Amino acid sequence: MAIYLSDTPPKASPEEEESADLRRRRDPEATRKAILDAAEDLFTCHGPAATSISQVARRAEVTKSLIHHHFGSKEELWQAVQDRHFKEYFDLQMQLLEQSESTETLLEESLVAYFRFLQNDPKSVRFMGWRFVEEEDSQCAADPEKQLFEIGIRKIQEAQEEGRIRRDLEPFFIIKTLIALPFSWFQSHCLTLSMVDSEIDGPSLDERYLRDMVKIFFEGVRAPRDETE
Amino acid sequence: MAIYLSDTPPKASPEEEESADLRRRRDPEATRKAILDAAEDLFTCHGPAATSISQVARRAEVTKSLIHHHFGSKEELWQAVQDRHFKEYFDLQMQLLEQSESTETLLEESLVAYFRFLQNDPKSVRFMGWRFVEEEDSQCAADPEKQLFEIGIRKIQEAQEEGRIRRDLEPFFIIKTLIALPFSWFQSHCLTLSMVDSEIDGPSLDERYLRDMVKIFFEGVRAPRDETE
DNA sequence: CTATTAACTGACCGGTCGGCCAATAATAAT
DNA sequence: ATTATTATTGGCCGACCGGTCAGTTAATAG
Repeated sequence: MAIYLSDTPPKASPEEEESADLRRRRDPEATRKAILDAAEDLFTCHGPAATSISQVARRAEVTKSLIHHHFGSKEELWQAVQDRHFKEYFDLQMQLLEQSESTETLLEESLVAYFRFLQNDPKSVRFMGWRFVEEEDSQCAADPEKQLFEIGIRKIQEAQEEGRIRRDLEPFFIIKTLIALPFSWFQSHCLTLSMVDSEIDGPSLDERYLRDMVKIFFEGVRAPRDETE
Repeated sequence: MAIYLSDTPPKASPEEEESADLRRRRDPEATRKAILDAAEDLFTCHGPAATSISQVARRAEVTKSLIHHHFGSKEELWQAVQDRHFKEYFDLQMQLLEQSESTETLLEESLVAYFRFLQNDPKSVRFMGWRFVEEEDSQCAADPEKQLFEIGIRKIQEAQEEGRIRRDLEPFFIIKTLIALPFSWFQSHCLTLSMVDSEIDGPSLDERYLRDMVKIFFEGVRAPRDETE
């Protein structure tokens, strides 16, 4: 509805102490954000095909036309939602990767860090899930994604030259497996929970998987002590 | 359209030599199959939400009403498609798992076999993909799926008791990682291809990943030779 | 041959979809 | 103060959605 000053006094109800400033009479920035937030929730939950812009409009408390005004088509809105999400995602990952020291335990720390990240941000798992089921010919990696991989590859190469990581593994594949192990776990998390007898609580299950996953990955990737070469 | 014998002669065009027998004037079995085939294609490609039963009807060359007659609602059709697919999937996996001898190299063979299976059946990857993005509260594992896991767990326990596999790993998690490594690869296959410089051809990329993946997984899971316990 | 059942068709329903448009109101520019 | 701009609204459009229904036709049981 959003009747601005027709019937209601300007700062009528005192319960909206903060919205008085934040939700100014017209605030296109805040409007765009409200739309993106609502769209992100609905898109990640039900998928782009099953989400109508009418639903987004209702959730964001704006008009359907306003969404078209700000974002054009539904396709563009979905793209905008993805862009914002992946920007945050890549920025964070880049930051985590760059601030990590190239210590002996770089890989383990990265593996655990990625696990923790997905654990605390299930939305990212769902986002990637929708990306994977996109039309196959429209799937292409973004530039930040490639940069992320390149940095990771470089770090692994250094570690390989210093003899901390087996040299007979291609860095790209090491990263792929490093990502796959935590991601697959959380992608099938609901299925997993419905499969294991619920004699044990959830969080401890995560921890036990993390422990074994690290063992499998790390001892497989680490250069053997008695390396002949 | 499917005008049976109104205008066209019974076995009019001689080019349909096989459909003369298979597509009898009325063949509910064949009709159901045609609908399921068309639906499976469209559902796996575009997802259940973006697929209309009108499209399915067009592709299967039947009437929309006929689909409702045979399957009820769209939801039930999607369920029928999933049931058929997962039945084939689980039957095959069960067969592969049971016929595998409990040799020294059981795990490696299973890992490679699953990789090859997904490589030759991309549809299964997409099917699981849609399953993962389902509404979270409707995700629950089927009985055959649980059975598959139980058999795998038993085999791994035997191998652990015989000392061929590390005892400090939970069998369930070993299976989870065994599945995750090939699956994640093919799930992000398009993204991967768009990321690597196309200096190298596709198939060899798969082979190189397989090689490194086996190394990482196997040498991490295998019991160390100098096991103290 | 007849009656019953079931496969199958075409027309139609209310509802929702994405998107467009003219009108209006708040803001920014002059 | 006047103008230009743009954020915002409600109404409207044709298309398509999933689903129903009455009727027709083929297979089948008696």
